[in-house]
Amino acid sequence: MAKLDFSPIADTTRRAEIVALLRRAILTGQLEPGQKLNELRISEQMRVSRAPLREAMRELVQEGILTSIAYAGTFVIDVTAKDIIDAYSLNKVLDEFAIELAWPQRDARFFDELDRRHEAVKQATRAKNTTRQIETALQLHGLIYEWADNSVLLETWQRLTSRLQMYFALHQRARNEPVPAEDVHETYVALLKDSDMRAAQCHAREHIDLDFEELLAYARGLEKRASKN
Amino acid sequence: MAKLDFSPIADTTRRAEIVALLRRAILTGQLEPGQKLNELRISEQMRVSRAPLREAMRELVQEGILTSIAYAGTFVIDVTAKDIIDAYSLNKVLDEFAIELAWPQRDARFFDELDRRHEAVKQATRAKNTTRQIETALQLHGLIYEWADNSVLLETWQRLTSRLQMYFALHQRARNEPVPAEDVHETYVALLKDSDMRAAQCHAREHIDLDFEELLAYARGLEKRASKN
DNA sequence: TCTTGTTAGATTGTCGACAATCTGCTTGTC
DNA sequence: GACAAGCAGATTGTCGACAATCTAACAAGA
Repeated sequence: MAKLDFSPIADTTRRAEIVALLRRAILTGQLEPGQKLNELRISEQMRVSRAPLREAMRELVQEGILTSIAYAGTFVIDVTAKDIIDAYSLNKVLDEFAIELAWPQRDARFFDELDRRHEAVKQATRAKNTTRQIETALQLHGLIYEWADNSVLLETWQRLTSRLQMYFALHQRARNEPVPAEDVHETYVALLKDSDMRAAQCHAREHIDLDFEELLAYARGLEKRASKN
Repeated sequence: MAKLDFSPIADTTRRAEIVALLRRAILTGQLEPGQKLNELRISEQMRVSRAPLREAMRELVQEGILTSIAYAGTFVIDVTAKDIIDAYSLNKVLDEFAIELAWPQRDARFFDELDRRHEAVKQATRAKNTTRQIETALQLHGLIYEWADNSVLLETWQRLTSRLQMYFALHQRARNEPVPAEDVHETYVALLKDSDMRAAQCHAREHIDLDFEELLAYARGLEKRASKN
């Protein structure tokens, strides 16, 4: 028997496609925080009935990027400065743990994939495609989680990533400036290739690139605007 | 204005009740791992239509205790030794982080609640109600997460707890022995009341009570049985 | 005997319609 | 004018029926 491993077939249900569409719309900021999702309107736009749409929305509620109130509606989650801080502080802890687990698992395939994803970020940066830049940067970071060989940890990180992607997208949208041209992931990639695990963990803990400081400033801005209302 | 804080009203939709029912059935082991959930049968038993049932199942899939394959069905997740180990190792990391965050927040209300929940565990133990014992023990542990004031962390822990509760329930069912009579949480509670945070974290990291060792032995048993098939 | 095509039954996915609930406006009363 | 009651209109929650898909049993052919 030939040793050829096929990837699983796409589960082509309307529901799955709706989930993907909605998630993308939320994570890129096309659907803004707090915005209400009108079931009838969306189902008509997508040319599907409300049943699969509602099931899709239920999934995204559990995924943490939608929130639902009975008989009132389903809304994109609100983003507060505290949410961003909370997500980031947890992310740091998880990163440290993931590095610890992934460290002995690093192999040739790991380094290849590391370079590949790093390259993807650089390409998106050159193309000034901010959405793609955020996406690829998070995929780069996700590598240590994929190599950590802990399914619960990976799942947890993927949930967290949804939010982080949303936060960054909002941040980018808000300041609508050209994206930083230089590459901020060099150190991270280099440390993961090196032999000093502690150093890699410290880098993750203290200076997760993806300029967190700016994101926080944006978050604080949100707070102020909210307190005025 | 009187300073009286009301608890939120129950969101009485069939969906929410179905979620609660199913979750309970899964977490107590009434629905066994790998078992398929027949929509028509369940909807008839519960006297509801398939729509809210399906939405409920979609939520539980995202919650991680059900898994779904398109056009094939929805199943209770399988439990492997690795799953248990993964969940536990992550739990340790999160516990340490939660203690760190909750530590400065401890106040009179915290200690009261700590004693209250500890008492609930002891009561369930005396009553030899194993299901309730597991439930209360996890609630006791959840206190530090509730006091950590980090919504993402709390959410993450609640997801993890679902699984842990299921694992313990299965474990208890498998060995169907009377439950340990003596109280294993004394040290944990005492350390949380003390002033040495590091000690509390070490206790959490090294010896989370809820006899992990036994659970692991059970998990390994599962592995062996699985490999025979 | 093994493989491949066919078919019937069961189960999941989707649809359109109806019921329950909320919201905002109007109306009437003081 | 202020306030409560009641009435549309819109929106969410639920239902029963139909369509798409899978599974397993069976038949046909090599």
